[in-house]
Amino acid sequence: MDATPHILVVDDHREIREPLARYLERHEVRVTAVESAAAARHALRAAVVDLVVLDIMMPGEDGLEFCRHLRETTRIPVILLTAMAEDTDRIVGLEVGADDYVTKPFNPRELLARIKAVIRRAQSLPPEREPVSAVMWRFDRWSLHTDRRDLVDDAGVVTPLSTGEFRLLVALLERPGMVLSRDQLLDLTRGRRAAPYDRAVDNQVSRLRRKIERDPGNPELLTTVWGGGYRFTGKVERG
Amino acid sequence: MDATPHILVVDDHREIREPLARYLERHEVRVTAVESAAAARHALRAAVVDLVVLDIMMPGEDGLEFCRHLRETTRIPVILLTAMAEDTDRIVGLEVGADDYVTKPFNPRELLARIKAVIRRAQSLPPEREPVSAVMWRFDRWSLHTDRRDLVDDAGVVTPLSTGEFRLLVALLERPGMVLSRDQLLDLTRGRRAAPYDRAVDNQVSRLRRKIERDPGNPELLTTVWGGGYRFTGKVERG
DNA sequence: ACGGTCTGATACATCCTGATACAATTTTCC
DNA sequence: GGAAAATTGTATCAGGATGTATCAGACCGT
Repeated sequence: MDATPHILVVDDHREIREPLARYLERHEVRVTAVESAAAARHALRAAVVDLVVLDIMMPGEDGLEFCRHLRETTRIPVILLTAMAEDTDRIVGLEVGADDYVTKPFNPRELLARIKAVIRRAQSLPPEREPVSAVMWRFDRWSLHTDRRDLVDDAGVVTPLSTGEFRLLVALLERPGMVLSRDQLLDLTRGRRAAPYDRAVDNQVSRLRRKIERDPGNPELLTTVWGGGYRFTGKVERG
Repeated sequence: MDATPHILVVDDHREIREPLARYLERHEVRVTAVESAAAARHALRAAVVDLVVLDIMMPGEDGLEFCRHLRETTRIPVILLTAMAEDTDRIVGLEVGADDYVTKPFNPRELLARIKAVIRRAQSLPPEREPVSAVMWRFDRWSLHTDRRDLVDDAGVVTPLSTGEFRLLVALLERPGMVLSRDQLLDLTRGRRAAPYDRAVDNQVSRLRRKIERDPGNPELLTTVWGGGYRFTGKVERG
C-alpha cells in the first residue's frame, strides 16, 4: 500500500463528516468524505480505498447493510461509528464483519489510532479478524473496564464515568507516573489545543477525583504537579 | 515545557557549530554547543535539554552510537546531521531511533523548522509508557520517595515538599558534592535561564533548608559556595 | 578597617490551582 | 422533532506556591 492511506468516510451529518475529514487530512491521511452509502459505492469505483469509516445510522441504505455488502464483495477494512455504547450495536457490528468500531462522540485522535491499527493489521495479512481489544485496568481498589467504560470497586459497586472522565483516566493510566501538561491532556482527551486560560482539564480532574479518590481533598492517585500538570501516582495493572 | 526550548548541538566542526548556535539563539532557542559526544554527555548531566542536534560523522564516539545511547537512556528527541543525501545514512539514522535528519549543507531555517516540528510532536503525543521507576534517596535522617514526592524522617514523620522544592532537592541529590550555579539550578528546576538579579533560586534554597536542615541558620546539607552557587554536602544513598 | 559584592531573610506581589456556581453544549428520552 | 437530563466549558474567588524587592549582614580584596 501507499505511504498515505486513503480513507473513505461515510456519514450523513456534515458537522461530523467535514471536521473529521479535515482532522485526518492534517495527519497524513488522504480522505474522501461522502454522505450516503450510494455515494460511497460510487467513490469505491472511482478510487482505491484502504479503509472505510462508516456511520451506522443513516437514511437510505443503512450502515450495517452497506458494511455487510462490503464484506461480501471486498476485503476493505471497515470501522463503524456507533451512536452509543450499546452492546447491541457492538454485537451486530461484529456480526456484519466490521474490523473495529468507535462510539460517538468520538475523539478524532482515537479514531485515527484505530484506523492505523486496523490498516497495520490488514497489511500484516492473516485475513482473520482479531477480536476488538477489551482492556481492563486495575489500580487502588478499582477495576476499569474499557469496554463498558465504568469503574467497579472491590465490593462490586459500579461507578459510572462520563466520556471525558473515562478518557482522562485512560490517558493517565497509560502513562503512570509521568507528568502530563494540560495541553497534552486536552490533546489526548479531546483532540484539541488549549486556549489561553483554559481550565477545562482542571475541572475534569476535579470531577474525576471526586469519583476515584478516597479523600478528594488530599488526592493520592491523581496528583498535581505545580506549574507542570497532573500525573497518576500509584500502582497500575493492565490485564 | 517552557517557552524557550533548550537545544544541544553536537558537531566537531566549529565553522558549523558556532554559526548554527548563533542562528538558533537569535530565534528564541536556548543553545548549548559542544564538539564531541563526551562533552554532550557532560552537558546532559548539567542541564535539561529538549532536543539534540547531532552530527553523524565525528571523531571519537560516533554520532550514531551516541544517538543509540540517548535512545536507550532517555526520551530526548534527536535530529541527525548527515553528511550527504544518501539512503544508507537515512536508513541507519532511523534505525538508531532519530526523530528526523537534515543533510549537509543545510539551511538553518529548515533545521529550525524541523526542530520546532519535532518538539511539538514530542510534546503533543506523549507515548504510552511503563511506570517510571520509583527511586528512593537517603541522606542524613531523611528518605525521599520520588514517586510520592515527599520526605520521611527516621521516625516516619512525613514532610511534604512543593514541586519547586522537590525538583531542587533532586537536582542536588543527583549531583552530590558538585557545585551548581544559580543558572544551572534554574535550568534544572524550571527550565529557564536566570534574569539579571534573579533571586528565585536563593529563595527556594532558603525554603528547602527550612525543611531539611536541623538548623537552617547553619546549613550542613545544602551549603552555599560563595560566588559559585550551592551544593549538597551530605552523604547520599540511592536505592 | 573599608567599600563593593554576594547572600539570607522577610514581606509582599504575582501566578497557579481547587472549588463552586452557572452557562453552553450534547445526549437522552419522549 | 423538542424537552429534560447529563455532560462539559467558563467565570470567579480563595488559598497556596513561587517570584521580586528590599534590607541587613557576611564575604572578599585592598
